[in-house]
Amino acid sequence: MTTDTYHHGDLKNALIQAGVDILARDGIGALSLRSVARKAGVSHSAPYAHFPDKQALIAAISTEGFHRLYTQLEAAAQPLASNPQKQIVACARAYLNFAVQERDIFNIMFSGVLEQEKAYPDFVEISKATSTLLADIVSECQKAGIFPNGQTDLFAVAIWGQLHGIVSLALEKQISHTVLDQYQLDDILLFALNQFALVELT
Amino acid sequence: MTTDTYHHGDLKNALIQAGVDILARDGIGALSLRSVARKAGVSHSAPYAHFPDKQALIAAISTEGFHRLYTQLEAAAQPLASNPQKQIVACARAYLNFAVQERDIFNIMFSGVLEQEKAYPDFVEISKATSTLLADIVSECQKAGIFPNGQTDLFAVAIWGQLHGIVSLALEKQISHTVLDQYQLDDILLFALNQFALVELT
DNA sequence: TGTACATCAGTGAACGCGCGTTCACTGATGTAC
DNA sequence: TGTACATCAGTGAACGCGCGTTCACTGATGTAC
Repeated sequence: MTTDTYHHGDLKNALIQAGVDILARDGIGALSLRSVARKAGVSHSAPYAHFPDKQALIAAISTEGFHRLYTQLEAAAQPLASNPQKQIVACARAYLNFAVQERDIFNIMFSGVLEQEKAYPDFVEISKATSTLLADIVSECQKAGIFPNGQTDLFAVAIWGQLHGIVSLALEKQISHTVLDQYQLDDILLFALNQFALVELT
Repeated sequence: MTTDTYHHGDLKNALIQAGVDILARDGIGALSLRSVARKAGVSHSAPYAHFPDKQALIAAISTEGFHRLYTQLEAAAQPLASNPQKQIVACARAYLNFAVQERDIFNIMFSGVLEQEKAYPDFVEISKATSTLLADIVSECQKAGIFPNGQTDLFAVAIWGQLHGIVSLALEKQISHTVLDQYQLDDILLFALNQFALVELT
């Protein structure tokens, strides 16, 4: 991945990767253009050849985060293509896992750190694709009679919101110990999704 | 509120208030011990008489945020004490309003800016009280036959999660325009809560 | 009522730091002939 | 195949900035006698 040459070859991606690593290891507070350059082993001004400013780097890292989330959701759903009931459960778990394991990427994606999101088409595209992926599965669930029919858009937003809300509250340690002592996060998630479902999800 | 005296009188609260104002006007990025002192009209080292470090100030501002949220939820619920069905709707709207109107306080309360929350008993207390307030109303709704009975804790977390998730996605502009062109946030919220309800909420 | 003094809540200079960004530069690469 | 040169992707010094925090200090307050 690193070469000995003066020209790096793929510095742009290396910087994004470095940003992801910094988030994972040291958290959002440690993310700066300089720290990312340091981690990638280049001078602190090298990133400017690839990103006009810090927001652009954050946009690229968020975009990468959405790509990962998308990939993991897809990987969870694809083997179960004929069974939307299992897909929705698998995706919910994948979403939860991603948030727990890539906490700070998840935060950067969903906590308003990126200020002018519309200015970054790649970000908009993949974040839309992610919500579409979830919406499509919700729609399949409706067709299969797992969820009630009608108002698909509203249903998709409600279910994504449910998923996102429980995950967010969990990351923020807002779920009380009296609940967490009795149930796994996974149980809570399933319980919540089951409120929408006409049949029992497992 | 401000006095001409050397001794301020109530600088601690004035600093918290200043922090709230800065969040409202200039956002999270502008919040620093120095900016807060500036806004309160004292020297930049004055805050250290009241807060040991920056995290303590953030804790105090978050705590104040929770007090406001709590107060607004209570104000929404109290006039409807005999009608939990209306209470839950009123609280959901109050929660949404608070988030929209005090965006950056809401973010600071729920976006992991405060690092060692357990170290701040006041914060823990009011954030618990807030979730308890919601949980109690959910429980009343169950007793009144608005929501199905049983597993009250899970129900409360699921409903809070639903509420929080939709609000968070909305703040992060993650709800697609195709949905937002057709529905108000309020509609989406009601639709989502109605998935839990045995009777129609309005 | 007056005075001495401890205590408290401020001030402002100073520290070191990491940051984002700019700029003149230079080494490597690749293409035209 | 060899050479000249444009282009590209880096370097490193420098800038100004705001920040958190410390410290010796000082002005105001209140209490004991």
